[in-house]
Amino acid sequence: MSVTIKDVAREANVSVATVSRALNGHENVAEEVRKRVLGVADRLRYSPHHAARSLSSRRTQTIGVVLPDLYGEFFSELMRGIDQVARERGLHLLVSSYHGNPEEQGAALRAMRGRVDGLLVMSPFVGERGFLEQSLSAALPAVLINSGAAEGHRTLNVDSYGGALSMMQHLLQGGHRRIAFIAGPDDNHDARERLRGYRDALERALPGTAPWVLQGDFDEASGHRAGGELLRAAQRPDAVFAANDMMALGCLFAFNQAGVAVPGQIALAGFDDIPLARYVHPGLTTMRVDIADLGGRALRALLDGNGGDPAPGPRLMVRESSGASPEAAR
Amino acid sequence: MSVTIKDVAREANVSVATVSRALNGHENVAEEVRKRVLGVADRLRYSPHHAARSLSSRRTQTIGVVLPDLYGEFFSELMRGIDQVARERGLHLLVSSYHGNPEEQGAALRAMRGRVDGLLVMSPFVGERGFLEQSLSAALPAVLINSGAAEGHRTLNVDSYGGALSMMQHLLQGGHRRIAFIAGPDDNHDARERLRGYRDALERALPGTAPWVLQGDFDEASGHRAGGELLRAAQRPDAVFAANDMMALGCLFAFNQAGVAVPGQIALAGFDDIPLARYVHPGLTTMRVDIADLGGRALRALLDGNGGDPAPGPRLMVRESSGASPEAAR
DNA sequence: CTGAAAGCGCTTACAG
DNA sequence: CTGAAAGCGCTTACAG
Repeated sequence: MSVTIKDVAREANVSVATVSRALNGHENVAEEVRKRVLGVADRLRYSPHHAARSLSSRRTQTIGVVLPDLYGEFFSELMRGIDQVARERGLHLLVSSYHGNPEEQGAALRAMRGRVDGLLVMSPFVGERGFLEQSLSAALPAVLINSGAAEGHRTLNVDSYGGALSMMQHLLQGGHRRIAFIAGPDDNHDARERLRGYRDALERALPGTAPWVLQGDFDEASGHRAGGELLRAAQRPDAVFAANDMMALGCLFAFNQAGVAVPGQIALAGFDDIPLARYVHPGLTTMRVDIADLGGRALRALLDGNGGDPAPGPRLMVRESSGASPEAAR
Repeated sequence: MSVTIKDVAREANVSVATVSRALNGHENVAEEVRKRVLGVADRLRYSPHHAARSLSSRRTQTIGVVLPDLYGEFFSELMRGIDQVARERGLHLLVSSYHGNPEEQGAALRAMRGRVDGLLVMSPFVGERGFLEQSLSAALPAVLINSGAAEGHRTLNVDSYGGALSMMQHLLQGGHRRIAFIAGPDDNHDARERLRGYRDALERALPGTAPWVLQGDFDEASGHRAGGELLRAAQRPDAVFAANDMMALGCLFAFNQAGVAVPGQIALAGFDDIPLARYVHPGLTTMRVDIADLGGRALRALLDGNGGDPAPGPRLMVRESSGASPEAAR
């Protein structure tokens, strides 16, 4: 059917061993022979059969990427960073998503056996750790991304807690006191860390103040709902801190629709710094997380066998939406 | 190192052939033996070595996905649709992006040999067709997505031309006459089709009217720039039709920043119906393209060997941004 | 229903 | 520098 190493060997009048050496750039091949082999391979449009190669070489040149989902702003950016490093190193990416289902995650992880040289796994669902550890073979190097701590595995996390503290500090410095928080899914590692940052910062700055937390699930629609809810409150907040930008945008649109001025009447802040954050009106103040960089670092950590440089912390991006509150402006 | 079929065979006191049959669900295995084998495999946490399996069975259970990029709203949605069908069929996805580089595309396509059972390729760059056709082996079934026509290969395209006609009809019916168009990259298949739709509709409805086209590149920043440019025009347009939503949003933000009312002073429309389109204020009128569905259809077409149901045409989503112009309101 | 054996297309010591 | 041969871990006719 398709052309194999044997065909090349026959045409070039050498053994398959020599063809293999020539193609793989080994030193021990006469220059003239190498050229001939490469010429024939090219003419025959030969391309090595991957499964055969990886079966005998024990290497796949492929990295497995197991994520909760393959789409959405976050995963998409993560893939971009991973993809870039993979290309630099000539690696392929075998992707798999498990949609938050622990069993599927286990299956996905196990199915990677013999298909990849290493694994990049993101498992932000707090409840899934048992399955995770169990399905991660010690034989396959793995790096966990944004999945909290994990014994025996390298990890790389966004500092969501520290980021939330920074944002709260910014809002408090702006004079805001009644700060509501739109939380992410409560089984999500980052969502929890951001909520913890909000609570701790509040407790530290204004001891005794009751946290004001609305439940969201990281998408615009839930931010939109939370925004509406806040507008109906007996006493409105000075500021709203959403656990991610998508919810902040949903909230912003709810405020816009209601004719509530941001930041004039209510200040608003998000987390992530998605591209749209700077284009909405007013520009959204947020914590910049370099997600693509996180993905790239994770892959490099996997390949280079080190722990990976710790990911740099999120950076505060001050835009108009958090502008000084009326009180602070006095 | 890791456990192989031999280990299972030894433990279960059968031959590797029997283990193979039991594991693959073949009929010709005694029930009692099957159970024993499955039990042992489970206990040993055996998982078949993929490369070995696909080398001998000639099947990889993997579909190659070659896209211009792996990130961004469009690809992300496409992956979602592909991923969903892949999961239903128990298939893995080997992804590769080529960043608009024809040579890289060729390399990516060739590197898929022996790794996948079929290929899903998106190649919207008009100039790359030669490379594409050349790197597509006849041995490997392939479906081209949004890549225009291709001899000898199945294709699935969004009807961008028809969609642009529909949107223009909507704007014209709203009474708009001076309609500017923000075009996408000129080497992009969809961008060209949408531009062609704009021109044809204009010529048909208002023969002799000069098209008003601004160059964009499908991202918010270029839409933002185009919006600014339109505001500086001696005579502003009645309506702006952007070749995709991201540019329409960039344009909307430019208008918002300048205090120009949409649709009061200028109507605005986009194309794609990305999730944000309904959340911005005013809601963005656009053509809905079900991208995830497109991806799913493409994979089904590949697997089921048929041409695939033709993708349903884009649907007009009327929201506030295209509201009747002052003239039409009279 | 089961096993021995060939074979998938490569890579890699081992000799020379 | 080169080749013959073993081996990677499976699947699948072929016998029985």
